[in-house]
Amino acid sequence: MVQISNRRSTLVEPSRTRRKADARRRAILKAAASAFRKHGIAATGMREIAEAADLSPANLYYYFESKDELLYFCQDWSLDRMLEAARAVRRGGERPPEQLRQVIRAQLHCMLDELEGSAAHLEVDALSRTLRERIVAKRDRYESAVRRIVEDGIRSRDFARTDATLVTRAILGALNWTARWYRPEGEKTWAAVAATFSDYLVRGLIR
Amino acid sequence: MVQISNRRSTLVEPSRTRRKADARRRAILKAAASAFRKHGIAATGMREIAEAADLSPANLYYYFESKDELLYFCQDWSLDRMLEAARAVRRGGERPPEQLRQVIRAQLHCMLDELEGSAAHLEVDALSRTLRERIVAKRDRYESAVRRIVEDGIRSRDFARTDATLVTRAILGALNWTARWYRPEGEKTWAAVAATFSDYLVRGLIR
Amino acid sequence: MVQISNRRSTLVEPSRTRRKADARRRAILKAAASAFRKHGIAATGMREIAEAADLSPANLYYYFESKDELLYFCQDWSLDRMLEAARAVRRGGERPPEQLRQVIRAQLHCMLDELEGSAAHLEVDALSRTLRERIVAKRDRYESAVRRIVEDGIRSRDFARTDATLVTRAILGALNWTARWYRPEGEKTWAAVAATFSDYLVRGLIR
Amino acid sequence: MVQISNRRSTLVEPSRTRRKADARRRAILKAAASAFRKHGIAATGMREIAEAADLSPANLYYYFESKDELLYFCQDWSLDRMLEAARAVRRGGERPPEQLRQVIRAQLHCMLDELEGSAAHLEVDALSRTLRERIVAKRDRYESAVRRIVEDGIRSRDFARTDATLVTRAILGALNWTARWYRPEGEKTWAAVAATFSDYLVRGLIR
DNA sequence: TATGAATGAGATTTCATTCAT
DNA sequence: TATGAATGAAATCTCATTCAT
Repeated sequence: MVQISNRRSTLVEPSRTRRKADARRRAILKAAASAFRKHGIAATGMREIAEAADLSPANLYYYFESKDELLYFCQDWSLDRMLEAARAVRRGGERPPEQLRQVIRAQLHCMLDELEGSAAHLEVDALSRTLRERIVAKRDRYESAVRRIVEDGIRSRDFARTDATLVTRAILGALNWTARWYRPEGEKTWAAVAATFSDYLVRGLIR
Repeated sequence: MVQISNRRSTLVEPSRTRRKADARRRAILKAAASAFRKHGIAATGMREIAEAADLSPANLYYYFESKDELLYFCQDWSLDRMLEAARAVRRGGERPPEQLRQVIRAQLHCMLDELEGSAAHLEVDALSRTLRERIVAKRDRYESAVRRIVEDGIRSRDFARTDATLVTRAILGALNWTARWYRPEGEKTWAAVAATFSDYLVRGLIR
Repeated sequence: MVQISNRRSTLVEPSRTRRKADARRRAILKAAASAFRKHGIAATGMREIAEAADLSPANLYYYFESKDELLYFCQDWSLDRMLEAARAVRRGGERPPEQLRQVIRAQLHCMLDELEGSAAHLEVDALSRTLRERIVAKRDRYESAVRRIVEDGIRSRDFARTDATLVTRAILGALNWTARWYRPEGEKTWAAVAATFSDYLVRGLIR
Repeated sequence: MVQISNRRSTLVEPSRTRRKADARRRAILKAAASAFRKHGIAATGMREIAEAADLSPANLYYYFESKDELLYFCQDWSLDRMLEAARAVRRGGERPPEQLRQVIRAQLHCMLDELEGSAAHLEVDALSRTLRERIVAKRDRYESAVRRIVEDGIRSRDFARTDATLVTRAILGALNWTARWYRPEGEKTWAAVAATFSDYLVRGLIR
């Protein structure tokens, strides 16, 4: 990962203050996520984010150099979590169907539980060119990771022959779209969604 | 349903001029759709839309009273098409699996072919409260139509027992998400996408 | 000269509207110049410039894409005039002392009379990197033009031997600095300044 | 002359701590000067000054009550030095041409050597009304001191008859402008500049 | 139908400055 | 003396929209 700014990068080893500030940044993120859910990420202003995080707008800039950096941090962080989950699943060594089930569950856990339904990691459009490219690259890595499970399954004859790329996108679409309708305070728990989704989306591949 | 404006509403019966203007409106829509695809709907300004449609910004306001109305028209129009397709499918009287296949194909046709990949009909956030509610209501009607096919299938024992609501949302998520990655000039035709998707998404339901 | 923006560049041949807008731009410039004189260029906000030009701040952006472009246009324009004057002088074919006298007069005419004492063309600091480089390059061309007269004079033995670079800078310093103290409504006319300056600054070089 | 603040003025007689703090203030000044040289004084923020002086922004306020006071201190200090030099020269009792040569050299020494090329003492615009007036008054005293030498020279027939006010401003313009182009790390020493300038600028007056 | 010019409201961001420690 | 965190005010700029023609 490349450095974004001199002042505040995840690369330099964390001093006492850095750690404190980073914890604060994470907290701001959560607040931001809930603001995003209300009007969509593009329509959410820095004022609203600041308010959600209980800061003055100016103070928000103490923690993030720009709206761009805030959004980037948001999306980067959740993609990291998802990638890590995908890697863990693959290391687990289960058969492809089970792996796929686990990845689906993991992504929904991250999206619906940890970030409480924020779609932040999907709204690539709101980012500036440079940062967008970086996020898109990471997102592609994640897509590849999922696609590889599908391909493995086809090769191992657990899954029927099909266009792995398209099916992977169908799966990710179903998952990503949850951010649009899922409400943490609603009646379905994230676990219920995960159960039904992993079931349904894997079934469609089984021979 | 209430009229939006005196001068210009899709609800008053069409005079000659109306029809002509409406054709123009449709054309502007297509142009707008391609602009939306570039930066996402929320980040696309009236100026860009005007430019894409080869009009001056001021002139755009001759055809649409506001950005809101334009967006509304856009989303309303494609939802209408999709609803109509769903009704036609149901009238066809096929068994649920085939009905579902047809609906999936129809929606992708509408989204990827007719509107050339514009996601306009999904971005409810960009609309003002009143119009949003109307679109959401229509969208819900469409979701219900699809869900009813799933429920029919479960009842008729073509489909396995499952949470019809969640599965319907998985399906619609997969379909809607295509707007995010599909490029008309890319290598996959919309028909190829439709074939793989309808196959995969129906398979997951079959007993 | 390279294009700054698509919308509004001096490169495209002038249509009717272009010409009108460009006249307006020139007028705004004059207004801006008088605003600059009050607090210095860096401390003059777009609001103040707009007010001086009797426009709303937003409307100012119809004519100039940014403060940067306005400043650039300002400085570029007066440098162009000065360069042209310098070229004309050299074409005149007089002896170096007379050439120098004429260039001094011309620059003061441009600065004190045409722009009414605005120092805009000197405040390179306020520009963004790219535009600054362009202006600095042009300014250097002007400095070279003046220096060449000094060098010619030394070679032709009209002027005493000396460090031509430093003397040129002394001359330009004296001239540029006038923007700091000259007031059009004051008692000295620009012509009086020009007479004394060209006399004094040329005398110092004569053998 | 009025006090600026109770806590911290250059006018109260120096206690031990005062002296120490003043040394520190002088050191900060030097650092600030080098920061000013980069973007011009108006574009240099307190953060940059603090950084240049290796202090935290907050700590900078321990030494200077405000940006205004810092700027004032800066300009006041160098004007004091220049005024003192001018007085010393006059006390020297040399003939006007030599006096003028010495004053020119002294000002360049102060500007280019002691303050390393900072233009701080010229940027009157950046000051608040009250402080500006004070500095302007002092600057006028300096201008008068120089002008008196010119006038003396005219009276003593060392210099040709001319508009002493304008010539003085030409001289000061040439000198002040050096701050704009002189780089301490460049190839010309301040002494070389002083030699050529004093030579050239005095020659122009000699009968 | 068409458009150049204009604008109010609001968005992001900066900056001098302060406060608690 | 020193500083991390905080802030109000203002600056630049954008944008949907309107008006006169």
